[in-house]
Amino acid sequence: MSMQDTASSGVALWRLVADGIERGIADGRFAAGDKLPGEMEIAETYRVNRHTVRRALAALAERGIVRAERGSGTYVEAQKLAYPLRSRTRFSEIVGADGREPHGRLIEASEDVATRELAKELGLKTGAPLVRIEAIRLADRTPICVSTTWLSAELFPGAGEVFAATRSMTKLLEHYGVRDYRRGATRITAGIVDATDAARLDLPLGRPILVVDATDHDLVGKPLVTKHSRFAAERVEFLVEP
Amino acid sequence: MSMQDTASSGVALWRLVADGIERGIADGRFAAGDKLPGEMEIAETYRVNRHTVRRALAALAERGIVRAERGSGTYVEAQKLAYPLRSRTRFSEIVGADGREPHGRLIEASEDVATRELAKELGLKTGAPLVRIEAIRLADRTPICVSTTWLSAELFPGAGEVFAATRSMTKLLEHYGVRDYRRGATRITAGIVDATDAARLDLPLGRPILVVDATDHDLVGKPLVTKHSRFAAERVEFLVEP
DNA sequence: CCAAGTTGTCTATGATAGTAGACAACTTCA
DNA sequence: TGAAGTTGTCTACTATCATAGACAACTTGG
Repeated sequence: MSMQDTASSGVALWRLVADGIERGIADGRFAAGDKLPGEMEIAETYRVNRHTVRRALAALAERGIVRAERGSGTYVEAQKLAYPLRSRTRFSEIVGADGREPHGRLIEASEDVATRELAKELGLKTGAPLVRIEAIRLADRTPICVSTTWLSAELFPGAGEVFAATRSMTKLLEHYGVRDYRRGATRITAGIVDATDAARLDLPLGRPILVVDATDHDLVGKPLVTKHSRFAAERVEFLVEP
Repeated sequence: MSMQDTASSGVALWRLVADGIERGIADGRFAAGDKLPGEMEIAETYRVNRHTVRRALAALAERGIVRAERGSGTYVEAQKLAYPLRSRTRFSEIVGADGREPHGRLIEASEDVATRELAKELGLKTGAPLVRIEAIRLADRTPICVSTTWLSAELFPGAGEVFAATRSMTKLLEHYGVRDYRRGATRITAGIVDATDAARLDLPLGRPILVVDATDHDLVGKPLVTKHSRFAAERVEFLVEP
């Protein structure tokens, strides 16, 4: 590999090495606690200077994914959160099942009006008043995802304040008398984090994110809320059950 | 935005701009055929030099996502493939439903032995003989995903040759008398494409990919094949039905 | 036709990425 | 204890990234 080989992809060489190692950890090629190959060996496999490898490892170390021990080697630290995509999915339950402490925090709540697409998802008319809630969810102290949630301002007046107090979408819906709800059709794609989300997720720029668009319905199929969520890809894996 | 602000994320500034525009297209902020804002305006919104914006647009143009018209503006070209993740999912049907021509191609077939994890997925013993099939799937002439597929070499002798001839996993299984099958538990995550897959998917280095691990079962639940697929995130979106 | 607004091309300059080599500091193991 | 192998630090050089300004070529709408 070399700067010419990248064909000017716009990613630094050390980033490619770091991503390669990280994927090796995600794949299970390197398990938690394992010792990585030496810097020289990594440099040879990626056909890259040792200093470039060091830069890659430094970036991974800063994110807590590996840990370097002088004279000995560099060791793997990390683990992903398993996130089942069932129709009845609650963030707090998933995180709790992983033995971690779930948290939610309101970033911002504001009034908004429905675009044509939002209106269609929520079964409202274009231009209908909405509440827009920007929130972040964490496991222990690690940010997992940021979500933009839209609800009808007529059905859920003051939803922003309620969310700020309860810090939970489930409790917010309970407050309005919704006892149970189900996830509807869900779109999943991947992208690169933007500057705003990078800061909120405590993620370096350029990292991959999983983008999930979903609408929750009550038990008779009436749309309640529609969400646009961005997950730090390196901290989570989705499980789709058949 | 500036080179200092990126905090050395390892991605070039023009890449961040290109990714931002691309995400705007994916989100529907810019629809197919729309005119993008002028280079000067984009430069202002990203707080970046116009030359940097030009570089970003040039990269998008080379990938066929936008088209620049001198004196007039820059216009959007692209569309994503909607990929439903139902338990009975066939690539050719999905692509056909999108009005495009599905293709498959064998990259490589080889003998392999089951690691502990592969053995567990396939209900075999560690070290059992496997056939490993590396294949690529395309819609029209656009590569959509590369998959590594493992099957028991005892249950499916010569599977590599059969796949090379039929170019379809469904037809391969039919050849061995499997009339129907279902997708089992599926893990989805995101990452950055590596050099090998980048070449196969005709993607620039550093682009995001959707990584899908799944095992297909016959109708009584016996594991048939297990797959590790990498999708070009910019060309596909997964739909999970409730 | 003209003015305003667009993309295309050129030159120039400072900051950063990547390569290269040498050596120090430390750990492991025989 | 000593040799081999590891990570840490320093200097130096080249290519690329990003910015900056100026102007050409072209399209659109009045």
